[in-house]
Amino acid sequence: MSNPLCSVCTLKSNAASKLNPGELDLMGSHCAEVDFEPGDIIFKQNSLSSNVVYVKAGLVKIHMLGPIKEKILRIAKAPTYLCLPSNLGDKVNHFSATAIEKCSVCFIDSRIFHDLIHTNGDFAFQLIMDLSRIELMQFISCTNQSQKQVNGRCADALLFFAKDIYQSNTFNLPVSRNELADYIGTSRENMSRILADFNNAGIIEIDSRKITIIKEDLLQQISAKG
Amino acid sequence: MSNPLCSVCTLKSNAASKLNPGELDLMGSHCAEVDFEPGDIIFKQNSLSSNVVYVKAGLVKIHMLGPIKEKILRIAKAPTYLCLPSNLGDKVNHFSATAIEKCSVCFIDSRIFHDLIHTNGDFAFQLIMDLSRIELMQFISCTNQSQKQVNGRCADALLFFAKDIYQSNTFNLPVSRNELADYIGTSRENMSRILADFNNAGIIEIDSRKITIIKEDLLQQISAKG
DNA sequence: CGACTGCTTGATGTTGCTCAACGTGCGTGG
DNA sequence: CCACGCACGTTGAGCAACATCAAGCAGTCG
Repeated sequence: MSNPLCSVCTLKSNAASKLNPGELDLMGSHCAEVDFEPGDIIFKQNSLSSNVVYVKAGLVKIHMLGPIKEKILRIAKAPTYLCLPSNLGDKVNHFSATAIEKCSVCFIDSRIFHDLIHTNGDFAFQLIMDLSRIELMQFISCTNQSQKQVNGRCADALLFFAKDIYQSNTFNLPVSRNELADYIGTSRENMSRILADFNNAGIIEIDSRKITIIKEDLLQQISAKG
Repeated sequence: MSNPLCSVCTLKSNAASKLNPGELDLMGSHCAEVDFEPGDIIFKQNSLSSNVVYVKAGLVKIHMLGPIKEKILRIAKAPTYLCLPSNLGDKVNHFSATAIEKCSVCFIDSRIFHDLIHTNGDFAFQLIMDLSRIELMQFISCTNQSQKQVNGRCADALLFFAKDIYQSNTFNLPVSRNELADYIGTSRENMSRILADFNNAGIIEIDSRKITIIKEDLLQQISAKG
C-alpha cells in the first residue's frame, strides 16, 4: 500500500483527466493504492464499503452469488471504476470483485469522490458517460444471454477475450472452465464439451488454457446464429 | 404537445428537484411534453435522438431486438429517465421504449441537460445515484434470469408487478402473454402453460389479464427455489 | 503417497422449445 | 352483413438442448 500522487499518475481514468491539479492532490491524499494477484478478492459482496474502487491496471471479474451458484456479471479491463453502483447508491457492496490478472487498484474515499462530482461538472459528466456505456453493454449481453444458446454464448465469450481484452487471436484464458461457465451461464461440464467440440471442428486450438482462434469467421457465425 | 413550465411541475425527478428556479426555467424552455397511449412507441432502436427522455407518469417497457426476437429489458415506472444511456454515450438509440400504460413524457434537449450536469453538482450526483441503482437492479435480474428456471422467473415477474408496480396482489397485467414471455425469456406457449399451471395449483387466479395472487408465500418459494 | 483441484467424457434424465392445431375477439374490406 | 385476415391465447406431442450424475485422469501440494 502506498500513498500515491494522483497528479503524476499516467493511468488516469477518463473522468480523472478532467480534474485540475488541486483536485487531483485532494484525491491523492484520500486514496490508497494496492496491488492484487490473480484470485485475490478486491472486495466482497455484503461487506461494508466506504471507498470508490478504481482499477488502474489489470483484469478483474465482477461477480455475485445467485440463487443457485456464482454468476460472473462482467469481466472488466483497466481502466475502470468498480464501486460506483453499490457504493454511491448504498452502503454495502452488492457484488464482489476478484482479480483475474495482476491488478493495481486505487481505493478512493467516497466522500472526496462525492465532493468532486459536486464541484467539477466535467468529471461528473465523464462518469455519467461511462456508466451509460456500461449499462448499454449490460443490456446487450443480457439479451444475448437470454436468447442465444450455449455455443453461441461461448463463441461470444471467446471473441470477447480475443477482441476486447487481448487484441489477438491467441491468448491465455485468465479464468478456469468453471469460471467461464459461470460467465456464460452454463455448467462446467458443458463448457468443457463445447470447447472440445470447437477444438475438434478445427475452429479453435486448445493447449490447456492457451486458446488460438483458427476460424474466426466460423466463430462469428456461431455467435450470430445463437 | 405543450411547452411546460418545469418550475411548477409537481412530478419532478429526484435529480430535477435539485435544480434552482432559473435552471428549471431553462430546462422548461427546451422541453416538450407528450402524452402516449398504451402500445405507442416513445422512441425506437437505431433512430437518431438528441433528447433526453423523462417519464413523468405512466409505465413503459424498454426493449431491444435480440439475435432471435424482441427482448424486454426493463419495465419502468414513472418517474424515470430513459435516454441517458444511449443518448449521452452515443447519438443513436440502442433500444426502444414503448408505453404500456398511459404515459406523460418530457423530451428534454440533451445539450441543456449536458449543461445542467456541468453547472449543478447536486443534479449530476442524483443522476449518478439513479444510474447506479438501475445498474444494480440490472445485475440482479440478469443473474436471476440466467440461473432460475422458467417458473421461478415467472414467479419473479408476477411478484414484481404486485410489489413494485401496483402494490396490490390483484392487478391487471399491462402486457400480453407474448410480451411477458419476452420479458422473462421464454416462449409465448410456455408462458401460457406456466400461468395455467399456477392457476390450477391455486397459486394465482386468472381472469384474462386480471391476475390475483392467492398464495403469495408459495409464489415466493417458487421464486426462491429457481 | 494420498488428498485435492481442475478438467474431461460418457450415460441418463429433465426442461422447456418447437411445431401444429384450434378457439377467440377485433377490425377491415368486399 | 359476412368473410377474411390477424393478433392473442391455449393445449398436446415430440424432440433437442442442456443439466446432472458418475467415473476417471493429470497435475500439484502437503
